[in-house]
Amino acid sequence: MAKKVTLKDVAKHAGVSYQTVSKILRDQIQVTPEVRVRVQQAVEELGYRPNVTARSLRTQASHLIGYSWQPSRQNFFSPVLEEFEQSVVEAAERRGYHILLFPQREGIDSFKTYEELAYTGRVDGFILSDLGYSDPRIPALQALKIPLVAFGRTNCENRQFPFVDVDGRAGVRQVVEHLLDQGHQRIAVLGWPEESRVGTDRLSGYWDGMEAAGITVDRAWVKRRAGEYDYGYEAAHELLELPAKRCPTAIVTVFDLIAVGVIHAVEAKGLVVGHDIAVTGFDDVPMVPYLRPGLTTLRQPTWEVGQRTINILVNLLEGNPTDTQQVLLPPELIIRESSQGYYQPS
Amino acid sequence: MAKKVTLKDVAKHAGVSYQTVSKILRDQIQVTPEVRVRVQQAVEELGYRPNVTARSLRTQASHLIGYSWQPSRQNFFSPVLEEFEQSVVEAAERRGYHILLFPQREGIDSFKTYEELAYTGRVDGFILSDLGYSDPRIPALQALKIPLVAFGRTNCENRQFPFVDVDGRAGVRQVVEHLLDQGHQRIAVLGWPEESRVGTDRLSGYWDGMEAAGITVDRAWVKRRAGEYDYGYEAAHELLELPAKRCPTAIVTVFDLIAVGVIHAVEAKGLVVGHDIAVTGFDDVPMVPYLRPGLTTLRQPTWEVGQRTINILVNLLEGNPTDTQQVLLPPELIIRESSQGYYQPS
DNA sequence: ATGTGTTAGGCGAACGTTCGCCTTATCGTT
DNA sequence: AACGATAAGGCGAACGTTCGCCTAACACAT
Repeated sequence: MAKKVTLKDVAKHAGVSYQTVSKILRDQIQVTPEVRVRVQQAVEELGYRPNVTARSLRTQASHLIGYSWQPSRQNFFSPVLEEFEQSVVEAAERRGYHILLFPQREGIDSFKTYEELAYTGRVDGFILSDLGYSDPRIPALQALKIPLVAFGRTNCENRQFPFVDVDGRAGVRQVVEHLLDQGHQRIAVLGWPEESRVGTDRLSGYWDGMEAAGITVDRAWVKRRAGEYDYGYEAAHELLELPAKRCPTAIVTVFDLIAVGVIHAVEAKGLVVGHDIAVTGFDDVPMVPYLRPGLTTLRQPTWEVGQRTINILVNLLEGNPTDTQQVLLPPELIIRESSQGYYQPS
Repeated sequence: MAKKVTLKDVAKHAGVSYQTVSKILRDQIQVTPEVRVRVQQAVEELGYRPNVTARSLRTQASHLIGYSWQPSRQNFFSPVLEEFEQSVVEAAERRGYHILLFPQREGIDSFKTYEELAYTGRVDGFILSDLGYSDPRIPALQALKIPLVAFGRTNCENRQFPFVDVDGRAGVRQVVEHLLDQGHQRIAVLGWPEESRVGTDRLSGYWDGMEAAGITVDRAWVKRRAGEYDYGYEAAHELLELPAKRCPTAIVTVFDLIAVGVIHAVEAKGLVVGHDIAVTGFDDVPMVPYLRPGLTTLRQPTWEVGQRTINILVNLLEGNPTDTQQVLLPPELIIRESSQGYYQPS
């Protein structure tokens, strides 16, 4: 590192006290134009940059925001989180904050993680994503009185905390209604097990839609299992082997990759997706636009989630009057060929 | 934020001087067992955590590493960088460092970015990715004597700097040799324009392979254009319209998405990928495993790149004797169906 | 008794800021 | 001529550490 230029150096060079330099640079004081110019020149010449560490120590604010999430397994992708991260970084930067990464590796000594999170003074606040049911990070941070905003909800019933989330339930309901509009009646759904909060949320949108339409749901149409591509592939095979009268004409899934598995299974059976059977996904992952046929899916307003999250947090940090602290955003239904064949109900 | 517990609080509670507490906690001093226990109990009871900001100020080391990259456009994916980031974060954490994000938005006031980078004392060193030709960040950081390690090379001829990179040239050469082994002779290549450093690097592997095999390359086989899916789709159409004698039997691309475009174009022409024509990609992006037919491609050892990058940087920061500071890793050839039809040369 | 070495722990200073109070000079007013 | 108000800028202290040096106490050998 280069020899540091400090306030004192600048002050000496400009012939004033270093505290005065500090104040001039932050516009906290009135000085004669002449002095101001002298100081600015000195700053320029010496290439002075304030030392953020010292500033943080003094002001008790690091202007750093911690971001804690669960890194995906290697070579496995979570594009939603990728975009969320981008958005958060961008929004934070615009408000004068930077993002510090705190991956939350599952299993591995989660105690140590809280140590990390607690690390005094390192960050002013936290953004959490990948919330689990009753996520332990929330009480931990709240005990330390560190402000936080979460991407997603959790089931800490008795705890209030600010969050931004996407309304998966409303989204899936919208999908179901779209399929009903197309004439479908026997609609199946591939969900995730109960342990998955988002999975459960999305699945309930299916029930909402079916119930509202007054359709009695065949138990065989509803599957709840962990997995992605393979799950979709296998489950679709099972569904398609149901007797003709019970065989679904549409398959709703809670994740695009499951839908891809379904599509491949459908095609392996010699059926045409979008014509013989409709398939839908969730997330609009980056590979989807390159899929044929195009996959009807729900796109999360990820960018906006990130922006809102940071806004809430920064308002919290800076003590601004903040509007609502719990935001639920609707996903956007993207209709493509996979749900658009002119299907004729039998 | 909760009321801070400082060394002085602990000291008072344990009945020693606060400096002694500091030394005990860092094992810098010998004390009677009795005192040690008293101090540890006080730490426990009060829930003391060292204030990293103060520590940084004193030791002149933040144990923070800046990571600067070019965020992809929205809803556009760069899975390689995603995995790189993960790897970097993980490796850094293991050595006691954290990662601070410094996105480098193109165009937008790049001057301000350097201000940011220069921000005194905030970070101990930098990791750069997405190097451009003669990347301006490198001289900027070197002028400030801030250690850096890059993912990728650049053409700052006269500058030496540590980097880790993937040998795209050797990779593509390997692909070409693989195709030659399959009996292909008329091999086309879809590259990127000269402005792209990686594109140029990868393209040269094509020339290497063809030259070594003694094949005269038809100028029409080599395309250099910016783009991805659409580029592949259009370029493939052009290639397939060449007269039979000059029409390529294999198309090498410098990126998987280009290859996906090619595949779709080939299929649109009624040809069978892997049988009538071979196609290869680069990167093994996450969607590739779900493609049919499977795409032959080159996988970057992204995880290892991240690990090596951090190791070099941390060694630099801590003044450890470091072995080599310029590392070139070979990508791994993944052979799938798209290049495996039994093609019979005409 | 005196000197010498070792051990346990205290103490002052420094890292580079920001903050609040204080001083001095200038000017206008009564 | 004396007073007060305002403007310009200085000064000491503090944020919570770490670091190097110092001291007191004790043990041991002379």
